[in-house]
Amino acid sequence: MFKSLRGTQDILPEDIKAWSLIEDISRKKLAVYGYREIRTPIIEEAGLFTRSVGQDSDIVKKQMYSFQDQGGRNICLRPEETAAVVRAYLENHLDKKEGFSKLFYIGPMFRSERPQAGRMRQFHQVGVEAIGSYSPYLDAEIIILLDELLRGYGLSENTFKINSLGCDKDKEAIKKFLKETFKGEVDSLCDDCRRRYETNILRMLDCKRPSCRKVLSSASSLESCLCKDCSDDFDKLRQILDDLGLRYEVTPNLVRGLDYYTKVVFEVVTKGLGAQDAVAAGGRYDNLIAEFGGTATGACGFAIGIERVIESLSKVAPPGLEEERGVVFIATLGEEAYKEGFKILKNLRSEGIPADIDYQQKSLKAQMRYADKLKARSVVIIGEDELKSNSALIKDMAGSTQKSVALPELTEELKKC
RNA sequence: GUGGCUAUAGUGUAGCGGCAGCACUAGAGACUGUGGUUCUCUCAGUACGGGUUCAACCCCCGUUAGCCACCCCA
Repeated sequence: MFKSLRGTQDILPEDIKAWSLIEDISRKKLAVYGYREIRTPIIEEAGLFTRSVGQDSDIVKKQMYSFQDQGGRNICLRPEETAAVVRAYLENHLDKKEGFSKLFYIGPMFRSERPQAGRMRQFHQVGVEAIGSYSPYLDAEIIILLDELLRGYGLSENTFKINSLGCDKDKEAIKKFLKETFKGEVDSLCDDCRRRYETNILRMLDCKRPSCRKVLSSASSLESCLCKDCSDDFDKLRQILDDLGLRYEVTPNLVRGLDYYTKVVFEVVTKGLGAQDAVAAGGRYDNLIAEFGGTATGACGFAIGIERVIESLSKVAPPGLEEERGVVFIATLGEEAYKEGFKILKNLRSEGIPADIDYQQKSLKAQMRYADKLKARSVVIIGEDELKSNSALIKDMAGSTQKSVALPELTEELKKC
C-alpha cells in the first residue's frame, strides 16, 4: 500500500470547509485592501532562494527539496514565495507597468523539516507582497491587514510582536557590534549559540536558555544601533499603530531567519499551538528588488500559515455543522421506474436543484435510510403504481407527509419547496 | 537534523506470554413499497522486519510513521 510522504497530508472533503473558508475570507478582505492575486510556479531555480533567503539559513542549507532536472538545471520546490513573487514582478515588468504593486498568493510551500504539530513538509500559506514604497504607512497597513485577516478567520487572541533590524548598513553594524561585544564570552554560551555566533549571530538574541539570556541581555537595546532614518521610521510606525488602536509588543530579540528582511519585522503568535505558535510573520525587504536586478525600491509583506490557523481555530472554536444542500433524493422500485427516475434526476440537476439517486437499486427501506443520511429535504418515490398513473410521490422528509404529483409537473413542484 | 514518548478493525478504546473484546461507523435484515428510535446479523484489527520462546499483540532489537520538545519556522 502506498502512503502519503512524511510531512504531507491529504485534505479530505470533511476538512475542506475550513480551507475554503480561509481562502474565501482572504480573497474578500485582500480585495478590499487592493491586493491582486498572483500565482507563481511551484518549482523554481534553486538559486532564487539561496540568493534571497540566504546561504546560511536553515531553509537553504538543509530544508530545500532540490534536484537536477533532465537538462542539468538546479531546481527546487519553493520553500517560500516572497522571492518568487519578486522574481515574477521583475520578469513581467510590473515595476515598469505600474510602479507600485500589491500582490497576494495562496498556495503550497515545501520544506524538508522533521514534522511535528503545526509543521508539515508541504504546508500552505496565504501571503501578501506590496512592492514599491518605503513608507511606514505601508508597514502599518500591512500589519492592520494581517490583524483583520486573522480576526476574520476567527482568531482573536493574537499577539503582535514587532521589531526593527534596521537597514542594510544597520544590520551589518548590529552584527559587528554583537561579534565584538561577545568575543570574550562565547565560551559561556550554549552550544547552539556558539554555532549561531559563527553562522547567524542575530539568532543568538532569540536563545531561550536563561544562561544565554543573561549574557545577551546587555545587547537587548539594539535600537541604539539604528541609524536616524530607520529609528524615525520605526517610531512612526509605532505611532501609526497606536493611533489606529492596534496592540503590539516591541520585541527586541525578534529576528527573522530569512536574510532579505530589513527594518521592520513582525510575527504573530496565537493560542493553542504548542511550540510552533507563529501563525504569521513578515517584514520589510528593501534590498531584495535591487538584489534581483530591479531598480531599488521598498517592499513589505507577510505570510500566514494556513495549517496553523486551522489548528488554532479548532482549539478555540468547534467546527461548524455540515452545510445543508437541500438535496432531493430519487427512490425507485424496478428497472422501468429507475429509468424514469434517472431522467428526473437529470432534469432536476439541469434546473440547479441538487439531486441524488442510489446506484445499487437497493430496497426502498435502504434507499430511504440513505436519503435520510444525505439529509434530503424531499424524496421522489416511483414504483409500478406511479408509472401506471404517470405520477410520482413526493415525500417531505421533515414533515413526513407525502403527496402524488403528475410527472410533467414534478420539477415545478419541487422547485417550490 | 538531535532527544523522548507512542503504534490493537475505518474511528475511539480494552486485554493477556496460551482462541483479541467493546462502542461508534459501514453493509444486510426485522410479513410483500417508506427514513430518523429499537432489535438481529455481517464486514473489518495487533504498523512493518527480525530475534527470544514449546508458544509473542504482549519481552528484546531494527525500520517506518505519529506525537512532544529542541533546532528552525508559517
